[in-house]
Amino acid sequence: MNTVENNNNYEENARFLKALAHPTRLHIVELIRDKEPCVKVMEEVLGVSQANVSQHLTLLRHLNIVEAKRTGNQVCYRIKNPRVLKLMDMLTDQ
Amino acid sequence: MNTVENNNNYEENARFLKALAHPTRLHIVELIRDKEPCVKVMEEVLGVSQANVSQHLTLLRHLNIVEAKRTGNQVCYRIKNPRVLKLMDMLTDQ
DNA sequence: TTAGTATATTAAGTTATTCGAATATTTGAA
DNA sequence: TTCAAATATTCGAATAACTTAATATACTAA
Repeated sequence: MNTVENNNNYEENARFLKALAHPTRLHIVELIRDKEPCVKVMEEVLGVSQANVSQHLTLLRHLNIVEAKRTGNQVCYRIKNPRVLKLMDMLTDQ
Repeated sequence: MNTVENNNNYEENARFLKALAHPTRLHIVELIRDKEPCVKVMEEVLGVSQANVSQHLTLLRHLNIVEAKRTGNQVCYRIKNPRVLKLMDMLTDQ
């Protein structure tokens, strides 16, 4: 492993952590973790605007942390990168 | 657990992740992990300015992630919150 | 088609991060 | 003392992240 590779790892990992370093996005991930909720449901549980939920979801999607699946009218989300589950576990056990 | 408590947890966890969501700070934590390097050494290894290292260290100190110990002229750092080690492990194993 | 529901995108304003430069503080050694 | 080395702090400018509001898109049902 040379310096450049290390550097890239730090940057990639920093991007990953940054994507989750927001209370709403942490909450979203926890919601998605067990079920596969659609945006409308998340909007209600989170208590933030539809646009805001959608923006956070877009960010998580672009980082391959979650993925979307359209079913008719609605779009449901699920975890794509299982690494995020380990992270959530780490945060959970006090 | 009520909504407020949940909210606080998300915010606290988000603050924790945000503190680490920077390539230089991830690198710093990895350096501190094994040894207890002083600022001068970190500055050289990281290849960033002294002021910048110090700024990142201050941030990590304020979040109780690392702690400082002065020895004469120099200040050495070590991990204070062991939780960060779990996080680093999680990032490391591919 | 048209209307309604669900979701996504864009734009604009605000706040937060980041970094470099300059300066201050602390300590040891002469 | 005085100087030099190590570290910390402050300030300002650039950039990034966040939120709200408005609008666009996708789909369903009538």
